[in-house]
Amino acid sequence: MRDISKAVGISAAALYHHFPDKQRLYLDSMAYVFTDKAEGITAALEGSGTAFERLERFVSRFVELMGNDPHFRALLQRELLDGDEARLKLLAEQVFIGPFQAISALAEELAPDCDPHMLAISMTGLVLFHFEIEPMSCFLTGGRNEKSYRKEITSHLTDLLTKAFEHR
Amino acid sequence: MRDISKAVGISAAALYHHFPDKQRLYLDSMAYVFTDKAEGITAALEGSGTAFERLERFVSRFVELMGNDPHFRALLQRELLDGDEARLKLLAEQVFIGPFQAISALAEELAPDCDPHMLAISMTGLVLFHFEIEPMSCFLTGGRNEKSYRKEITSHLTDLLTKAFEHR
DNA sequence: GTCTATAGTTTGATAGAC
DNA sequence: GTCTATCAAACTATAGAC
Repeated sequence: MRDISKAVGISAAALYHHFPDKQRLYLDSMAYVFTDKAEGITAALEGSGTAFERLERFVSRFVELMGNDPHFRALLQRELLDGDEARLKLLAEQVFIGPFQAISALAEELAPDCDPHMLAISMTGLVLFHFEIEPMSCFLTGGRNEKSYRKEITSHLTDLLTKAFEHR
Repeated sequence: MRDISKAVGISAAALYHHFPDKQRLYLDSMAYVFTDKAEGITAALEGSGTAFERLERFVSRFVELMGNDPHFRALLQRELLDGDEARLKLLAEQVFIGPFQAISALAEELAPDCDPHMLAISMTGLVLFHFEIEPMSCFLTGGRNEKSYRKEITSHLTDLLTKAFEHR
């Protein structure tokens, strides 16, 4: 609370005029930060083009979102790890239900013989984990750390998923 | 520290006779918990059988490990999120470098045209994320929560990855 | 090796003046 | 609405007796 008060330029006590307690401030801030965050993802999925084109657009835009907004990504990771039911519910309904339904719909198009929810989770995890593991990856891959990392992730995942679906 | 002291049945002060500070206790505990944790994974990858059989065995055993040891999984998630360089290095060298090399080797066998490190991260993330998202999944998929969830994950991922590799 | 007691911080939250 | 001052609790860590 003291850190926040410094960041916004008022005293810690004054924060309690605007929010009843820390929990409420945290929840309201989350809701604010996450608002419209996933809009671009849903748009990428629901636009025109073949299923494979939409898949490629989804991967590309999702990688971009995660790469451009490390706070969003870290906050998501923290909620998945520590979030209580209220916070997870908020996050799901405020941010993820829209894109998740859209991904599931695409998944069903690409692989009708597959559980679409399960496949949607797989597709999401594929993108997210490449960012989650980034701080450790230098100790695993031997220290290489290219400039064009995001584009490599995008093309790798697009290739992998395309290959997984093209013979169905 | 007080919680730990209660759990092991000595006073908080006595802990400082065995460990110089909290950081060291945490680091040593991590090293202890993670020791041999990934042994089964490496064994599954390096055993006999075709590449596809080893892939299936890897997925199955990794899903089992994550499902049977929620503490291991949560600790891994926390380190990826909050771990400083020392802790991430320990985790990488103590736990992950072995299995990661083995997964990379299998990846190269399955898809020689692919960056094996990148593919190894994808394969790992596919398994892990299904567990990471579990506390939120009831708000996304509509509340279903089957008993045989682990087997479904395993067969789904095996199918997905097999399809991705079988036409190369 | 373990204890009690406590130092020195930091935390979330409140009281009351302006 | 914002401030200063402060409380009560919890924290990591240490001192010193046994």
